[in-house]
Amino acid sequence: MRFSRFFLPTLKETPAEAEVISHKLMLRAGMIRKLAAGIYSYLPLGLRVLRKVEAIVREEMNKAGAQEVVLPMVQPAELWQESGRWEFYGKELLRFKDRHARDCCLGPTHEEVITDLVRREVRSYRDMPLNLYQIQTKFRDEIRPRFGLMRGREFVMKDGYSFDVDEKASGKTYLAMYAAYQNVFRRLGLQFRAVEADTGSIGGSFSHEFMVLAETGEDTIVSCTGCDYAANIEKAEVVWSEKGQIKSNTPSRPMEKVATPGRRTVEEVTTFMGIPPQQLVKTLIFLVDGQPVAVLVRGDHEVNEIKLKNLLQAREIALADEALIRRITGAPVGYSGPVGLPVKIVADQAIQGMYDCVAGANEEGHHLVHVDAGRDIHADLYGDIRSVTAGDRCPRCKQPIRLSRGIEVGHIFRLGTKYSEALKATYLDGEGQERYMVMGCYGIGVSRIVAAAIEQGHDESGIIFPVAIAPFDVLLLPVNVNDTVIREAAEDIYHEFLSRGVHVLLDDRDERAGIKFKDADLTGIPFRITIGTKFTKEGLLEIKVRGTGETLFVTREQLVQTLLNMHSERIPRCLQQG
RNA sequence: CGGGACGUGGCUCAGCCUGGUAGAGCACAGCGUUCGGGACGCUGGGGUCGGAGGUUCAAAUCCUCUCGUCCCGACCA
Repeated sequence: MRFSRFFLPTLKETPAEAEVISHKLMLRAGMIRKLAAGIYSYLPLGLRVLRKVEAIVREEMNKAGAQEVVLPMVQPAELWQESGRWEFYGKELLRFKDRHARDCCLGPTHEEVITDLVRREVRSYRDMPLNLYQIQTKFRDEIRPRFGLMRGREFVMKDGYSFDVDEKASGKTYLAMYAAYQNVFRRLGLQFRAVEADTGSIGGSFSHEFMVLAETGEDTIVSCTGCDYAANIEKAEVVWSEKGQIKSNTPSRPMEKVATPGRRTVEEVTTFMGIPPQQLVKTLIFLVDGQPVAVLVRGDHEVNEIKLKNLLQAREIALADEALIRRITGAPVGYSGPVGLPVKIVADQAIQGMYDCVAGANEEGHHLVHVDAGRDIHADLYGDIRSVTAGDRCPRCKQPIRLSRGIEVGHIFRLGTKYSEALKATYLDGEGQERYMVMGCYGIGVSRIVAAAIEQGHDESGIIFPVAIAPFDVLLLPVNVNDTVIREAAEDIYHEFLSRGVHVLLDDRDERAGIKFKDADLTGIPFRITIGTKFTKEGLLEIKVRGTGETLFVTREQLVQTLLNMHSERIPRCLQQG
């Protein structure tokens, strides 16, 4: 490709709308442009990267025995009503009516459609295992799209679905997909980690997320320093033991109400009373499927809403608003306490055995002291409802854990028979028995990977693409196209690369060298070959590696061999074929 | 949806508080010089100041409504 003819509008300045690095750089490097909130056009450079990611995903899926299909993006409401998700999925599902006033939606995911397809075609255990996938634009009407491609409303996703005869076979498929995902992310050249995850609205019994490690990630990952346990914080289990609890063998003193005027937060109250936060019972009022519930955690802990939701098997939970809190507790926010509350009380396991602690008195400006959990707190339910903190231990091996940030780029689920039961997807087994198919589903955020790769690979000057997904392998940079020697050498090299199948971008623009160098750095092409005075005077070409900054000078004759020797996945393969 | 910020040539922003003939830099077009890290000079084109309504002799500026965008929270590949 010739730069002079390439639609690559780079920007010197960052548009005001971009906040995170990948978004800024994708706009500046002319990869994407925004049409509306969370909706972007891919320009040629961005599309080339997207296509390379897709190609790797496709190859690995095919290798793992999955077959590619393309399912409709517009879907009838009936299917979603059948699965129950027409109600459940919420406003993220973009709904509309066609000209006949039939309810439709844009596909945010395709469990319904694929299950419908398979239930019509597959009747026998002989037709399984069956594993189908597609790479397609999805639409989810996110409440708050953000960070450019990181959380768009429209995004490219690989979604795959497997159908097996039983749990055992499904587990095998799951493992095969797990391995395929490892291969995908390894080949993409990303630093990543597979973690145990919550299953969210997709449902099912078991799942792993694939996280690209990056500070800007929206997810927190808990990983063990001793073993290979890793989980999303939404899911990570808390190891609880009686040890380390504040306990005493002496009987409690009676509860007592003390004035704590104006002290509402944990910090304010504990500082005021001169106690550690572990000695406070934090009481939060939640609205669980419309019912108020008091949720207790220790002062130094945070409620994990996902765990709470799962424990209560609730559809929807949210913190209560000020008015409701006042109605239930009789006090403003900051003075809620478990003693005498007329609602269901759910407590974290760490609350058990808390002794001589402090809690809100359900009265403005007052707290209770000498509260003994066993005597004074009558929880309806104890469970693991808090998030792991940095001080916790690994639930597997009890070694210290570590918290880090990640971007979720893949998610695999074991669905069991959730959808096959809802949609009556059955087959006949060897004994002629009708059985439900056992499903799995497997997603990869293709467009998000592009953003994640940039989050992980960039410097002050611009993008540093992994070789595997770079839009071009090589950038040829003739410093001055008005110099005949330089221009002809560039054309010569350009044509050799083209004939060898190397993806090469020739910056044949009649621009100053500085502009070309800046664009070269910005667009992140792994290898830059500069043809300048060093060539006209000494016959030397400069190879610069974008990622490492390493530069070396070679003759025209040495060029191909040198690139061949340089460590990269793609370049050698192309060059060798030539 | 709750909280915050912001909409002024293609981009980055000033002007608004204190109403009085729309500005700068970059980008773009032409000419000249320059030519290995976002050059310089001269000339030129381009904005009904997001939109609607109001106040006023007069609105980018003040008021009301509205649309859009971004950030923080609930959602998720």
